[in-house]
Amino acid sequence: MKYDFASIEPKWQKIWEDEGAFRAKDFDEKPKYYALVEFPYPSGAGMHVGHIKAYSGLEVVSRKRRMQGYNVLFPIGFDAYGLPTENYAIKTGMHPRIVTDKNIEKFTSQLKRVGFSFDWSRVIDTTEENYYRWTQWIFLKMFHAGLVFRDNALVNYCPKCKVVLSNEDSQGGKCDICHSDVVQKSKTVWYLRITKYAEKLLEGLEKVDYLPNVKQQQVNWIGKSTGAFVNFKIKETGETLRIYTTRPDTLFGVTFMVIAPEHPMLDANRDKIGNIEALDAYKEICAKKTEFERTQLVKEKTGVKVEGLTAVNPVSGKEIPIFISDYVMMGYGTGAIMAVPAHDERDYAFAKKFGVDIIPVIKGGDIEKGAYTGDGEVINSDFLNGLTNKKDSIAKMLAYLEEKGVGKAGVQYKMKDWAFNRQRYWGEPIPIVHCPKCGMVPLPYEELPLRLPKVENFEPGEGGESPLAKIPSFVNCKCPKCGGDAKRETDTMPQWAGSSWYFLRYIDPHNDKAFADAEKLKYWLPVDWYNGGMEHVTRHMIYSRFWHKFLYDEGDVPCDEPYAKRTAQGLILGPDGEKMSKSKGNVVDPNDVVDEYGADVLRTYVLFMGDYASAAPWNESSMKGCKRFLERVADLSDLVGKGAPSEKVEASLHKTIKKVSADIEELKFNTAIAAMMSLLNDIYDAGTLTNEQFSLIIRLLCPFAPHLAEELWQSIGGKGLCSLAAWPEYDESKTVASHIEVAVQVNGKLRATISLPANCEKDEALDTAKADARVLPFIEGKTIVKEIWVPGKIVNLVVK
RNA sequence: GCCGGUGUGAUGGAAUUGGCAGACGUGCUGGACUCAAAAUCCAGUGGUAGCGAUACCGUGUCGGUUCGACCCCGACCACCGGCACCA
Repeated sequence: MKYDFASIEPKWQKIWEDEGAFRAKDFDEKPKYYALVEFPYPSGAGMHVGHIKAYSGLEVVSRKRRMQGYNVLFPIGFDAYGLPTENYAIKTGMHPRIVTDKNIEKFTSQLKRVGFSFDWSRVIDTTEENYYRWTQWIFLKMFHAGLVFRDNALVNYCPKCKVVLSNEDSQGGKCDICHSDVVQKSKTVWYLRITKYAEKLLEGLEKVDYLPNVKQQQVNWIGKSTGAFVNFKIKETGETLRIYTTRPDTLFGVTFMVIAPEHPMLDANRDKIGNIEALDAYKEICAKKTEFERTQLVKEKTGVKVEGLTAVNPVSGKEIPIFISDYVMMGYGTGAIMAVPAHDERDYAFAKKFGVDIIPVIKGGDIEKGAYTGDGEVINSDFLNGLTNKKDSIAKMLAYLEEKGVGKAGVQYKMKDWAFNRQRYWGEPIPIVHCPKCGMVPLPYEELPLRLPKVENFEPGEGGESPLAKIPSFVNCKCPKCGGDAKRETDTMPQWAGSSWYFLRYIDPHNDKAFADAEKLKYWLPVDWYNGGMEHVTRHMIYSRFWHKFLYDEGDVPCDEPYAKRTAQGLILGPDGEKMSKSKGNVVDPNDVVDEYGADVLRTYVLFMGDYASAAPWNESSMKGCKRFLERVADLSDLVGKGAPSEKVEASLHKTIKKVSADIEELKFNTAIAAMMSLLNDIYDAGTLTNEQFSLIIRLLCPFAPHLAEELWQSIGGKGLCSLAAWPEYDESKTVASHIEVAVQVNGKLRATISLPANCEKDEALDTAKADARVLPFIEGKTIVKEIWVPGKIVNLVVK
């Protein structure tokens, strides 16, 4: 058959769409399977081939599952709120709504051209009213549950985007959107209390099937540490200075305290502090430093002694000085530490610079040279002296602290509460009203959605004020509680809000009574397999697991973990081996590839180009191999019925079915396709193929190159759509050959391969091996000291 | 610094997890077809030596375990990803 992709691909895409071939059926009695891929942000540039690779993995899995008789939900949608669209709107004067609609249209047509088997009846758009009303609804639920709060705090602020960023969005001290340096700024902003779920998020990881590195990254991000909170008295005021430490066993070695420059104790005692001006000046310098500068100067410790306040060690009664330094962060622990310079590198560097005492309390180091962080016998520590096990000394110290009421065991997490706001236009409005009498008042649920008003000017105000603040008709409102004049919140939600629950909406996308019907949720959840990018494991994944766990606690979803399994694909790099980007001019447009090679070649190539989980550079000439492969499949029709059926082809076919079936489950598409190519080589060698064999091959190919498969299926008179035909079964007995090739080694070195019956016994194998002409020269005149026989694989003769 | 990962021909990558290293694809070389090119088909293609059968060497480096190591263990080197003054 001539392989005319340009005519067959649109033809089958239309038939699939007309017949609703890939619609998921709620409550169907077939077993359900929910496969999820990360929905795209519809940017103006359109999709690039990286998107195609990201979706092709579970596309193949979904198609295989359908053929295996599952009721498959494989949805797609658009995560359309976000800054790039808004920035584009500012530049061009086009409204973000119009820009978004255009981009979605473009993405949709690109996706359809590739022939993905998405359920197009369930498409969602996070910026649509009947979607974001439920985003707001969940926010209100969180508000009522006490998980939403406002706080004046040091926040990550991007001066270029004029927007407050969450911790997750400013990883590495760079703005996630424009990559400029993030600065610290004091501002009153919205937070979601994700830290309340830190332990649950950590525990939940134990029962899900995530890639090990995905799991590890989340564990690190949550960053649990166990230690103790200890109260130090301030001699002059009688106040308590509370610190967190992981090493309460070194309490006798504390020679000074360090508190964060922003620690509230300073302002509370301005009159008692002798050098408050110097402290203020230091604090100011720190605030101006970018995150980058703060971490660049790691070696050089800075700080100022707090004159007029002295801390008292609760176990030794010793009086010790207090310093402020920016190596202690207000955002972790209590913003104050006990410094043990003998056993902590940072404390040691600080002590050396400021001339503070260094008292060793664990044997093993040399305080002249540096801090000793290893284990050893406890010394200089009163009742702990002589203990050699860290666990024991920590336990003993904790017991003592508890008994005295000056400390107790505690847990800390690196994860911080989620700064949940953007001072921009293109996002979900936060459904809260500020009333002069009643304070913060949530909108009643019935008033949702709180619509995003139309505006002319999307520019954010100087100092990070939302564009919504400039619209009196939006801002001025009545208090839902007392009916008096009030003002609306003008911040919008961050980009990650809509994507935190989108997988739930696919289950019931048109429901206007609830975010999704409870029975439908019960039928479809959890997501059986979720695939996406590594860049989302510490943001989107954590956020959405948090929302889901909250909804579970509220009784709104039937399971506590949303994703049963999570994998990740690797990037497609440009032909130059660099990451694809517009500025480098190395982006490959899938439309161009479809035009020249067809969707089936594109699909096959993105899966064949390398290990699915690793990055691999685009290589057009390598793609030609996939084109040849599909052409050779199309040409198989010429061989059908020619000559006598070949036993070799039959064996090779059944082995291939087995391998392809197994490889798909492990995302090893490259070897699955290689196996099919190999099968083709065998068939062309044999020059013959039966009708039945051809039918199996077509179905085996279908998940990868469905258009060609449908065309061939039709040509052999297959019933219905190939996409819904039965997945090929292999016959185990046919995959086992009657005789096998066995390697013969002498002293571990390969000397020959011999052909043996498949069920050959040890004696027979050894005899055949020893008699082989290629083996004889290596054993003649020597003693065989050991004979190894690995059935079906190898003979190894050890000679002396 | 900490955590995770990777290292294999000219090249993208395979290797049933300790059992024939280099599957499959690309590229390259030679040949067929063609006036010619493209496409297609056939043969070859890790290195060294040899006309040859064959021999020796070969999975980042060095060492170890084993009848046998790309695979396991120890030390080191290089690169990639994540976190990072986290107390």
